[in-house]
Amino acid sequence: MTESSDAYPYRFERTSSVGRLRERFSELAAGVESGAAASIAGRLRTVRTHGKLAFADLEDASGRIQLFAQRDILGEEAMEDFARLSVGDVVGAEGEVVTTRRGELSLKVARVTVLAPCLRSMPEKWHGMTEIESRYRQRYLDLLVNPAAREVVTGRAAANGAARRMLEERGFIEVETPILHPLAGGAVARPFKTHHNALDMDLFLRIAPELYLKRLLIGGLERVYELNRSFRNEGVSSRHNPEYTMLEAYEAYADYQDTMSLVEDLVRAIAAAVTGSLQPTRLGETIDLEATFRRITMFEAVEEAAGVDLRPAWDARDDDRLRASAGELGVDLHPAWARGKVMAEIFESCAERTLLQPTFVAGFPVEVSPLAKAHRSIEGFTEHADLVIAGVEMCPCYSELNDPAEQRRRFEQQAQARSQGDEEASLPDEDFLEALSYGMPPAGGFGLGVDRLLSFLLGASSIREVILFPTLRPSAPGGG
RNA sequence: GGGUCGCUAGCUCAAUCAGGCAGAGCAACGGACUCUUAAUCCGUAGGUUCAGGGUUCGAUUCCCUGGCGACCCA
Repeated sequence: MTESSDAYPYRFERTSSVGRLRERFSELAAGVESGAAASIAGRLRTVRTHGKLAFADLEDASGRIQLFAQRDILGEEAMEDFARLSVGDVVGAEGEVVTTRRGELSLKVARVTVLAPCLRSMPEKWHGMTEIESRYRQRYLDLLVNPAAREVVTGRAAANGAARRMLEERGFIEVETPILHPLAGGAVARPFKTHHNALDMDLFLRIAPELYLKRLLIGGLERVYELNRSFRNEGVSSRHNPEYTMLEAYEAYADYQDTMSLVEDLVRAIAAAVTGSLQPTRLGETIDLEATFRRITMFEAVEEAAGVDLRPAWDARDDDRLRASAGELGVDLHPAWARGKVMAEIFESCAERTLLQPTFVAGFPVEVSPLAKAHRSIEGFTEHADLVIAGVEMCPCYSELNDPAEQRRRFEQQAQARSQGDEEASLPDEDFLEALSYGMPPAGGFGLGVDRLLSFLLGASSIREVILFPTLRPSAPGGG
């Protein structure tokens, strides 16, 4: 056996976790030797040598407990070994559960084994690690020293669990669809491009799983969802990360009204699971997730926020007036944009951020929703509503477009927008059109931005706070 | 893409305004200590002040360029 294998043992037999010890011995009076043997393992967070005594705090996933070493018991050599332990070392400790004279529950150690030494200094013990950049680059240290970082992990797990439970209860089944797409569709966004060598073909990282999930509806699966990672090759901001988690679900024989109701229930279930509160305070206002979510139109939202009624200009098809209004509101427009795109842009830049209470904003123009069904009664609009909470777009809900001829026209419209310089516009997907032509049941669908919802629920200032390893540039040239 | 701010020891921060020996606490290392728990006490060591250039007798400090990040705006 080499020395290095001694320094890094293969396993350690634990008889208990710290949490279980604390539970079991919570009633132990001060200065008691319980007679109970235990063996625990974890990371040393502090070491206090005290001559012929020494103390250390060992932390595992369930909590922290003091180790207590006495030279009389350990002998001189083992005592020296104990005193040489470093803060940060991962150790296994065997001994007797006792309380100190001060009443601190401790493990009086008979033997301590270093399982993995900590070769560097741990972050400072009470200021912790505050620099945001370091926290993202060395998330493992952030997790060790900042309890809030761990809440993000448990919060996300709780959110995923709650979402899965509710959807399973309602008959949805979880599926997995390709991440490598020959054509990036299902959303309006720029994709990442990659290349398959053996097939010698370009592929794109998905911008949304939508078109594959719809193929499953065609295939007879009536309720499907995918808790998916999608990728968008766009700028980063407090609301955008290049890879992000979306929960996309489709329900056959339903429309977007049904979907909105489902999303409402889902948001409540997730909030309850993550923080337990349905009335968090954000941006100085109590956000009420319990009350029925408001449902308004884009026109109403803009009128409320900016005091401008765009309906007359819209109804008169007076694009000059619409654009003039945009100009007055300080909205920058691309000259090639269609009137629907102009309209959506005005909403996004003027009204969206003012909607703090949960609100479904309906009335998306047909030009910006190429995958949603035309509105059943209002021309030029689609059955597409966005859930906005705390001023952030959380979840689009659609009545899904299932008419292949109409879908082809929408793709053509997109192609035209693209040729006029809109790089985000989607490309026609012939394979998807063929699938649609076999008949897709009417369906409602949604795509919940899980990271954004978590940011909101946890009160995070940035989406990067809830993504464990957010995308960052390498810290040094040639590094990373 | 634009604006503002930040980057100093492993970590948390001073020193920068108004140029004059780069410092403290914690961590590390050596020592003392039989009930500590932010242990305490004595001592030691620790620096490419993000990088490069400029101004200056002298630059962490002023100027320029670049890197990385944060916030706001688009």
